[in-house]
Amino acid sequence: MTESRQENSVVSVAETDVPQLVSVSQHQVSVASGQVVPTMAVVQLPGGQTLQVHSVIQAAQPSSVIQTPQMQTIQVGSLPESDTSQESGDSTSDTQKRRELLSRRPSYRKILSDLSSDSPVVSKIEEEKGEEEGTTTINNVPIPTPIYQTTGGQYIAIAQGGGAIQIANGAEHLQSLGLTSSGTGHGTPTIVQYAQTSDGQQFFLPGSQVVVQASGDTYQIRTPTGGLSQGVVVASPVSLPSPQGVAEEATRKREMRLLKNREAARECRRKKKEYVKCLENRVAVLENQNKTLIEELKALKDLYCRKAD
DNA sequence: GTTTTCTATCGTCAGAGAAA
DNA sequence: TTTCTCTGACGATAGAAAAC
Repeated sequence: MTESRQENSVVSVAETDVPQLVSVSQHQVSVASGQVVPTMAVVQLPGGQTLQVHSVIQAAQPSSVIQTPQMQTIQVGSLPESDTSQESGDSTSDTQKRRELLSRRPSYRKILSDLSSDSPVVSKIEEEKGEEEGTTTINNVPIPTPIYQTTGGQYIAIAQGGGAIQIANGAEHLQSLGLTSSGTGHGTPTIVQYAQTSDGQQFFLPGSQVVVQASGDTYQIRTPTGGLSQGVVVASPVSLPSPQGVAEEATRKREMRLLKNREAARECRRKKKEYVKCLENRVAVLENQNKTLIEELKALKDLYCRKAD
């Protein structure tokens, strides 16, 4: 019998002629008067299998009342949603599915989207996230200082206000130079041009027309002369390698991660609450149906017994 | 009124799984 | 493979309820 291709097969009472009808053997039905017993009925399936019915959790037609006095029927059906009933077929695919379900944690987001087709929940979440991240980005991320690297391994940082140039060798910050030339630093340069000279290095800052010349330990800032255009190369901006910068970056990343995780945890808890509420509602509904069906079954049993006498 | 217990909520971490 | 997301677990904290 192909009772169910899903794991969540249920047994329900039906009065209509449906393909999968099996009979309840009368003498095996055990319903104590006035109380629910663990095993309501044992159902003989056409394939020779028996099915213990502990509870009826969904009726094919909840409002239907069986009125035929002769033989009652039980329909083996399946729910569209996941359930924990074990009355499933024993195919290998089912076993695999069950194993998957056991090994994987449930995603409340997925479960809820399955339970309710109300997609606005997720979209609302994403909207909220987007809003929050947007504000966070605006508030927390600083405008980066342009950093340039020379072929000599030195780094040059141009301060945003245009007030200073910082020169560093490798990871160590060496010197901060104030710019005395007029109008320097406005309009952040994205490309630095420099020319290598015999006594040091000269760097052209295109926007400000300033040259930094390194000669030994001394640096000078002056306006460029025409003859230095030979051997001009282009250096691309690089990230700040100083330990301070690395630490700051790490801290910033950690804060971002914590913020995101905080939000995720909040969202997860909200989803979990919603999920539990949803389950509680289902329990209430199914308990009602169960009660009704138990009463129906009891009435039918009485009817059947009376007929047999 | 004070102390203790209970409950709910939050932030963080760790780990699994998904996505890039 | 790396990065991101989700969720269980844990501890901290605050407020309510119960016990004294």
